[in-house]
Amino acid sequence: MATIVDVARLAGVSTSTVSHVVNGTRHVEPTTRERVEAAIQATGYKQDALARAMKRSQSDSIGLIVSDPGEPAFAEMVRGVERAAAALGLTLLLANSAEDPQRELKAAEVLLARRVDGLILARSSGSTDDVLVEIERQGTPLVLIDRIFDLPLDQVGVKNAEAMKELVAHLAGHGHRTFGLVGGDLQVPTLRERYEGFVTGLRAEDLEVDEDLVVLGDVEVEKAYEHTRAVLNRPDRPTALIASGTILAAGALRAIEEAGLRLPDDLSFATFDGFDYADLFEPALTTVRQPAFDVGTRALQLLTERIANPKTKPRTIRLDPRVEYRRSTDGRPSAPADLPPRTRRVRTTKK
Amino acid sequence: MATIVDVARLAGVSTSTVSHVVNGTRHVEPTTRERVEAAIQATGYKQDALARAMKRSQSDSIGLIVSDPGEPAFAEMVRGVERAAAALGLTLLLANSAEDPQRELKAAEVLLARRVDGLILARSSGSTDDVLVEIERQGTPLVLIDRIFDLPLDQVGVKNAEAMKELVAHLAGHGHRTFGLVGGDLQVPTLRERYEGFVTGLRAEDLEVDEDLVVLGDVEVEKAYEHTRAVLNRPDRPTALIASGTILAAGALRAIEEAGLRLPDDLSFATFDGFDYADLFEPALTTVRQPAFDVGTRALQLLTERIANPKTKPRTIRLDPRVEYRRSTDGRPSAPADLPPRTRRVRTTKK
DNA sequence: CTGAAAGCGCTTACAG
DNA sequence: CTGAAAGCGCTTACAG
Repeated sequence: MATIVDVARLAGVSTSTVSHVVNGTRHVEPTTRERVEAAIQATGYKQDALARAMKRSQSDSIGLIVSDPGEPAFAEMVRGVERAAAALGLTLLLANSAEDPQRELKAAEVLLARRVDGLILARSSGSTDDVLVEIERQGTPLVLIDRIFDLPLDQVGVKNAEAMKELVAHLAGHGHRTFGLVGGDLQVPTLRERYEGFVTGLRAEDLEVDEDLVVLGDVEVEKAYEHTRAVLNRPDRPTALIASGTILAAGALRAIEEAGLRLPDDLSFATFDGFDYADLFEPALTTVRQPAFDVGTRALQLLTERIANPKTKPRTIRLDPRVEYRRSTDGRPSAPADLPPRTRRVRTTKK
Repeated sequence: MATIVDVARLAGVSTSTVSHVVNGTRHVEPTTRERVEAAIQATGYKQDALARAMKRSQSDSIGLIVSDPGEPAFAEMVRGVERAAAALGLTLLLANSAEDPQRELKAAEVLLARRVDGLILARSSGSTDDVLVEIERQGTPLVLIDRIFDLPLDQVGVKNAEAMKELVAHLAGHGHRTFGLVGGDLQVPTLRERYEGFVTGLRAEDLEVDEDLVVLGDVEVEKAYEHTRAVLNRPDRPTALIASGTILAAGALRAIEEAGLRLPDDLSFATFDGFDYADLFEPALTTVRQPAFDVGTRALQLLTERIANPKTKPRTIRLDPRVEYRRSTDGRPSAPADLPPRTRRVRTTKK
């Protein structure tokens, strides 16, 4: 690999001049410049970004830690961050915490050791303050995404409670009075906010939450399936059911099918995040879609602003999710008594 | 930020000793070691990975360029690579070519400039040899994933042709004789291989490809929708239809619904890659699922092997996709004459 | 068992 | 308009 010294020697100039030609950082006589450029061609010289970063104490890279790039919403955030970063000439270092606080801390340390200019973090559910302390200690600019905390930090998320309230109001407008929720782990801020939106949404309709119809706990398909099944087997089962996330919805849908309930005739169903191509499901599922790509791009924007001006006051941005109404919530409430005898055979009718 | 010099001074030792304590690269007297460790604690010293990389000419990082992290299969490959890389203490630099050869080349240059120890690349469809030449010129180890070429390089993909043949044989076993394919862009090796598997699969059944029932071209939902619609409106329309990828399937499914065809009674349908939670579709879709996570981990394995031993002969690994049979291919062929009058209203029956 | 010193490939005041 | 030189924070032969 040719270095700047090789180029300088071949062109008969100093390394300063080569550096300035490469970076365009000061005027160079056209004839000199040409010699340098020829030498660069001849040697196949490429700037070493690492050496440059070290000298400048600026790496032109940013780190991104997500808790699960498997979920479509996170995949979209990653895309958003990558796109915005590439547009600014920033390289993206990606790490995955897999919802494990240990791996999260480790990932942060690795990225900090690489002297990223800034860090974007979707905290894992068990995340302790260790990570934040470590990042703070190094003075590396940080933006939290998706899961928003009551902390003086830059954060980008969505209006979870508001979207859930809207969903509840919509369903109540269809006459529903008995609501179920597959809510997941309330330690996770997004899920807690959705839960709170559920509660306030019901209150706004003069309804109370029936704890027996609310499924909480680990975000796992199996668990969601089992607990939802129990809820649907109750005599006072809900006529409207909402899932707070993709995985929870997957479990709930299995329980619904097994219970022999037709959507939307026997049960109205909606979910947050949902599935790619949710319109291809039968029936099409009403889904709260978050602008995940935008969350990513906005996060990078906040980050670069903070890098440029570390004194700015921390900002928390909440983007608007979009509620996509589809057939799964078209039904009116039906009393459990109306149910056909339990069977795994179900008929549905497409629009 | 404390440096190794600060630590050495505080501990009253040389920087050599600090370095060796930190990296465990030579014996250090316990008492000396303790002093050093105390100094590290006191100063909050963290090794600078960039400076270390520069000195060692090894960055402990690898670059990954994918053509579209939006597609579930690619997202899984990214996860696989990340997991395997983290396990080896390698940092992952991620770039997205967005199927654009220009961005692909640019991304490669950026990653090479950061002196990644190796590169994993899913080439974009219009990818020219420029990228490969550039990477070759820098002598950076490379592994191609997903899209496999006839080149002496390390590559990891799946057995596309074989899986397609199996699918065709399965459908032929159900009595189908008229096959349609939504095949996409044959410039893309994966899609070309699936097309070839389609052709040889039909030949094995003494059937010929009917060009009129094969939809080729850009991988876009709209295009796939329009062209599939035309195919389904033909009097000699296929009784079995296969899509070569997720996006193509999405378009095809819309055309199927619009044509008022019931799956699997009026038409058998299967797709490569397919959708997350494909079992929740109505009817559940027969899907060729590729082991995308494994493609990622194997690619990283090949890469580290080549980094360790650059002389090894290039290897191309083909993993086995799994054909997941579901209800969408349960039907027997029905003559177009059996069709109900065209209508957008369709009835389907769940299992 | 440990240290002095060279050097990885750059950038950038400083000087002319 | 350009160059000589210091220095970013490390690692690692070399020497003792």
